[in-house]
Amino acid sequence: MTFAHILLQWFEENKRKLPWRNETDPYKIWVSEVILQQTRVVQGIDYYHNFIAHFPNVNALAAAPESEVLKVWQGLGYYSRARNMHVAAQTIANEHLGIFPHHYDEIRKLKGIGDYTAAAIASIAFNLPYPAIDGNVLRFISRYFGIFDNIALNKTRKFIVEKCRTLILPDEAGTFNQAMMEMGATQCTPQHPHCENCPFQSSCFASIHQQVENLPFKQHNITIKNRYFNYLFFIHQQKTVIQQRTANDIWNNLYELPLVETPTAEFDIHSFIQQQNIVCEDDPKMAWETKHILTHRNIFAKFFVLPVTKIPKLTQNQIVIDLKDFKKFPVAKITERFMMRLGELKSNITII
DNA sequence: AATGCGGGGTA
DNA sequence: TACCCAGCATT
Repeated sequence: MTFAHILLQWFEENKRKLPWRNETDPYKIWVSEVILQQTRVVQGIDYYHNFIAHFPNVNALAAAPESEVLKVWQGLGYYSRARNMHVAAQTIANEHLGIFPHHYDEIRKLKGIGDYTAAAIASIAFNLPYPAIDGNVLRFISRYFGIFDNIALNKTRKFIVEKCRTLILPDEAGTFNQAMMEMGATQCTPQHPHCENCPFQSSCFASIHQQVENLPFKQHNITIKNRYFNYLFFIHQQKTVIQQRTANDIWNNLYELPLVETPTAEFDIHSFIQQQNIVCEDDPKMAWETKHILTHRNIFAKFFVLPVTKIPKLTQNQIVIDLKDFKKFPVAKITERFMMRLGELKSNITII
């Protein structure tokens, strides 16, 4: 039995049933792959169905306004994925006659498609023999061959790509790649892998040499930075003001309340409204204080309710909207949570 | 080669 | 808490 045959037999017996399995439409395979970038399968499934329902094909996606795409993506995170997919859809519509490109090099050129996603689409949709190396495969292969190099390095990743090129079953590249990822995702897991019933137990370096806990090797050096966001919820006759984020920063192109970012938690709302000549009918109140935890950021946010005599526009990019229209705009999770709380706040804060 | 980019599940 | 998820773009 070759490596590939052991793998495929295990896969046949153990594969999960997923919405995009047995899918042949490259568009849908593309959507599933992008959704699953740095995202767990269980987290992505609902978004996959929803996305396909809204944008059933590449031309529908290309024709949609960006805000609509972001709205469907709302809550999933890494929003550049949605923006890049939108751009790529327009590239396919305009330069490929709306037909998803059939060659690896053409697929790889599309915005938001890197080495992994290009190989995944090429192999799964078109059965082209490109090994798809994601985090699951890096872990599985580094353990199987006993590769102690830092898997964060491009050099190591390329080495593992070449290893997999020798293992891949060219005629069943799509199935092979999915099986490799499934092996890493469900059998060769990060913590407490199930070596006791693994078909590679007797041939795996890490299993034989008791090195499973030490592989893959990676150095963890992410620095978590604190940021302090003070959001202003102006309210006057069921109207408020929002703005679109356009800086090269977190939540790019999503909407939010007017924001005052401060270097520390220190923020005096009273002196701020005085400086800005904002006239309130009643004292501004802090309605919600929360800590929003991300992989590389801790965002300490405060939301202030400002019952004003007139809705102010502090900057050009801000727009005045009816409260009931707030939910039409794509927003980050933290703003979504604040909107959810508005209903609860209404019973406590008389001015809303 | 290193950093920024979300949000959530798991131990 | 720390880790990490069917990664990619930018610098």
